[in-house]
Amino acid sequence: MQLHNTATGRKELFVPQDPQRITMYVCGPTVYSYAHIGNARPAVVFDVLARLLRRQYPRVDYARNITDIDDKINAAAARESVEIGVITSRYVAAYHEDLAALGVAPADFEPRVTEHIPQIIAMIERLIASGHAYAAENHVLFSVPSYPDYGQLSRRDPRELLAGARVEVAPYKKDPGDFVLWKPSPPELPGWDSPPSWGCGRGRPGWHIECSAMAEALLGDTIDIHGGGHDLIFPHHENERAQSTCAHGGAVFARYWLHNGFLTMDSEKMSKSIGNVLLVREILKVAPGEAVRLALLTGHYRQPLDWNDEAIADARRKLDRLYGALRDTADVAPATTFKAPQAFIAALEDDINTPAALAELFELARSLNKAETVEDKARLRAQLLDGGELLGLLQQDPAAWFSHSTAASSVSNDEIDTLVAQRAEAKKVRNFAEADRIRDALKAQGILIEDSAQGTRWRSTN
RNA sequence: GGCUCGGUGGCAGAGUGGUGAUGCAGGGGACUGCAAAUCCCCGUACGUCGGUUCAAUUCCGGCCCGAGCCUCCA
Repeated sequence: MQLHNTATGRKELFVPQDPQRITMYVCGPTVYSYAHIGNARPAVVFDVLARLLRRQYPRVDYARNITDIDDKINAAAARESVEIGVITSRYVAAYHEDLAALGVAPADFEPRVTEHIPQIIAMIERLIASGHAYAAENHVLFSVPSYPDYGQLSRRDPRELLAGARVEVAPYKKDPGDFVLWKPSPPELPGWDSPPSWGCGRGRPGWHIECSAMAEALLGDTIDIHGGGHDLIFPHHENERAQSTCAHGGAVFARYWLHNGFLTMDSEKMSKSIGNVLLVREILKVAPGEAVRLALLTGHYRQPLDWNDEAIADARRKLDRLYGALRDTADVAPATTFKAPQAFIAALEDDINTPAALAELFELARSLNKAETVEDKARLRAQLLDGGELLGLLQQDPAAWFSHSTAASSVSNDEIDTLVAQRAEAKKVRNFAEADRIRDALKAQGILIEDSAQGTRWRSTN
């Protein structure tokens, strides 16, 4: 398998540190509100990677964290006058619902910051002891000059960062590039006592140290794959790398860094100031989760992806085609000894090339539509279903896909069946005008009628 | 200003130093009462200017345009 490594800027052969246990860490959400469609992209992309790895290695330990202590969480809790746990548990639940709707399998570990405070404190202690961190004015800061490799991941020169810095440098920083590992919490906000030797009192961890500590706790000093959004390369991942490497005596932190490209809304950056933030749960009201997932896999994960109405409509039509082939051969049981073809696997192994993999799926669908023997159908069905499983698609009953209705439908399935039966009667007596009238009436409700050799069937376009 | 990543046919989107993926849309045909679905066939493409090469959309360089990052951000 080849993976594009941000650290080197090129595709590299993936060689696990221990083939018996693959370790992967992906930065998850800060749970202060509902997930937007941009948040969903890394979850889906790395879900596909996890599925592929699980096929190829006996054990995959995949951790995707939850950041459940943060300024924005505090602010949300203050607005509602509740404990932060009320806020975080609400949005963790919502996150799980959204991911489930998108067919994202649970990660093996979902560590939360508030459950790893001792590990975080211990890591900070080690950084202080080794001269890579220092306490100042109730903060503990990482000393960037103590780590000469700083900036290598994001290809930034620490000295030039200062020129572009758009935030005022706090006076207690020894070096302007130093970043916070621990910061004070006032009494009214959540916090934990820090070791007396720091002289910092009550506080809470900085953002970057959380991921370093949780990755270490669950996956070890050196992990195989670290993933996240492109925007996290700097400063988040650069800082994680600095902390972990220094806390581990120079051991490599992540051997392969993977970053997904950004998602734009109608070619514009998604941001609250523009007001074009689209929540996953809003999209799910008007489109099936599976179509959302396919839309996210339509482009290569490292490319920018533009989200618009046409993108989701396109994904639905693609699924119509794939499920159509499965529906039309539903009488044949898949020959499950057959797995996804090599060309499909090769596409995914080529830096998770989902567009190329999808193209193979469409080739299979065409072959399946043309297949004449039961043997061919059984094999092609199995191959198509297996490829779909790796992408997290095509796992529902085709009939369910075609009868789906995300919006409140004005006609019930029973009513549709009744009308279809009436139309069949009309056709039988060659009353085509009546038959067409019924068909047009259903079409107006978003129900498309299709006559086939096996009888009439219908599907919803809502 | 620095650093990344892009500009492919009507749209989306892979890929490749030389026989032009894939899906949607479009044209023609088969099938159908008519449709739909399905199958067969068919256009239209690689931002721009140079360079390397027998040959470049593919490699190199300049330019133009776009997206992201530069200490909240997937």
